[in-house]
Amino acid sequence: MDTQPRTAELLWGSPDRPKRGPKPALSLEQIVATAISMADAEGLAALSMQRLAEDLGFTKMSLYRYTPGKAELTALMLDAALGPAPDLSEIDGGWRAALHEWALRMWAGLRRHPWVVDVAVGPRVMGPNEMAWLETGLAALSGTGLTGGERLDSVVLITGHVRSLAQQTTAPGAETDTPEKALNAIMTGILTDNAERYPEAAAAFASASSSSGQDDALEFGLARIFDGLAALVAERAE
Amino acid sequence: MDTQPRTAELLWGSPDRPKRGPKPALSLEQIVATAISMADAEGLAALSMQRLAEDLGFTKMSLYRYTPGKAELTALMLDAALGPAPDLSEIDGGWRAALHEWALRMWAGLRRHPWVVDVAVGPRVMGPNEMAWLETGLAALSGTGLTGGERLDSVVLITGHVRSLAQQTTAPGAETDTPEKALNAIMTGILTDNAERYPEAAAAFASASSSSGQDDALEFGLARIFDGLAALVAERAE
DNA sequence: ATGAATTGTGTCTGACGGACACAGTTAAGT
DNA sequence: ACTTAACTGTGTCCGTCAGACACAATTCAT
Repeated sequence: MDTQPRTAELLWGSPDRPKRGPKPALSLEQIVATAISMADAEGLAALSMQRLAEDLGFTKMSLYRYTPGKAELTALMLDAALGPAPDLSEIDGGWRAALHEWALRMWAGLRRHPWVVDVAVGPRVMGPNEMAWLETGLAALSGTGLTGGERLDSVVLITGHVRSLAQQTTAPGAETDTPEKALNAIMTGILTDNAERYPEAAAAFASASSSSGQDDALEFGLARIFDGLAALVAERAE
Repeated sequence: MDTQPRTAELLWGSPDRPKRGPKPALSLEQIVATAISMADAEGLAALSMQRLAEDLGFTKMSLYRYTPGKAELTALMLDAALGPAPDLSEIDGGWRAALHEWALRMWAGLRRHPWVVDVAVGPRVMGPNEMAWLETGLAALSGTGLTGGERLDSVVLITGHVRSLAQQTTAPGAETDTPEKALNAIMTGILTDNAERYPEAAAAFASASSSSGQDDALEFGLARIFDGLAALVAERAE
């Protein structure tokens, strides 16, 4: 497809308006903002160029005057939805507290824009905001004795946990009338039918359904990751 | 959509063949196997009912005699591609070695079927194989003093890391002629242009591009997670 | 032998991303 | 002032997608 150079230009290039020709009635920022709110409201699958154009009061093909294609548009949506990276300079408690706050902010953002997880996938051109998030995460680890590669791997590990959890808990299915209620009923039915084959899973499900749930999983994973990182930092400090 | 009951029936139900009518020329297993190899070869996006049917030498609509829709087919593909869970009973070294092997096996499977990560998303009906993988992972932690919820969160944490890394490294883009070569050139160009805004990121990229890469990230994350889990296990053992 | 159930097929629909030509608008160059 | 080139928005068209539906052919139970 070779969509990467155009995406990089849109994300990082300067918006030099041409001089001749009629003034554009739309703006790329406006299109991206409308697309984001539409994806937030109805999911990424419901976002089509046709419906987006109708929402803006224009025809579908007019959008292609602003973006070369849908792929580039979603790349812009991603970076805009991420928003500016948080400022962690005021956080006391060293790298651990800073990265904890960083992870929670990212989690909040992914809850606000669930489709981001589906878009921020695979090798891609990072935008200014995504790069700033990465920068902030890496900077939080600058005081430790970790190498550059280790710091990068650490940030990847944390984002992977946050994003993976967001992907599992906020994926489509929230629009159906009985989203996880019916699913839970089906799964417990299956597990009781096959309790002898999956004793551990049945027990874990039974004990987990009584306790709270997903926020616990987020904090649990972060605590384990930070504990493991702390051990490595302590080892490097010797 | 209400696709969950049908999916559960296909995944867990017994294949009772009706008695009257012509014998089916195809089988669901055959369709699923062909779909898997096609998704392996050309990616999930290239898998359409039309092309799948052509590969099988039948018309598109004939497939709908075997599966109610594409969603149910992908659910079957997922469980079939996961394959049987590994046997960890022979692994020496306690829960840590067992879970390490478990994670590596999962990693290998995701490398073989990269599209699995895109399918195994969100709340869904788990199939027998997926359930067996979960069961095996939970069983590896049975010796520790962790609660059921903690064991579940631990397995979720590990799978999240493995899957997240697989999603980032094996996503589409492998089909283009200059997959990550061009991307890397673009990103380094951007980073050198904005080195003052992202000093940590620029340094980390520079030092990371010289070292090996993704397999390191996998082992790095696993080591940190296991270290963190070991601390919790030790705490519970007191 | 007859009728019901089941399979594979052909045709059709609505939605999708996107190519392309065209008319209208604006500013630069003469 | 006038021409001309560049740019914007629109309408039309294409190929592909998942799926609905009716129909003919096949097979078994009665």
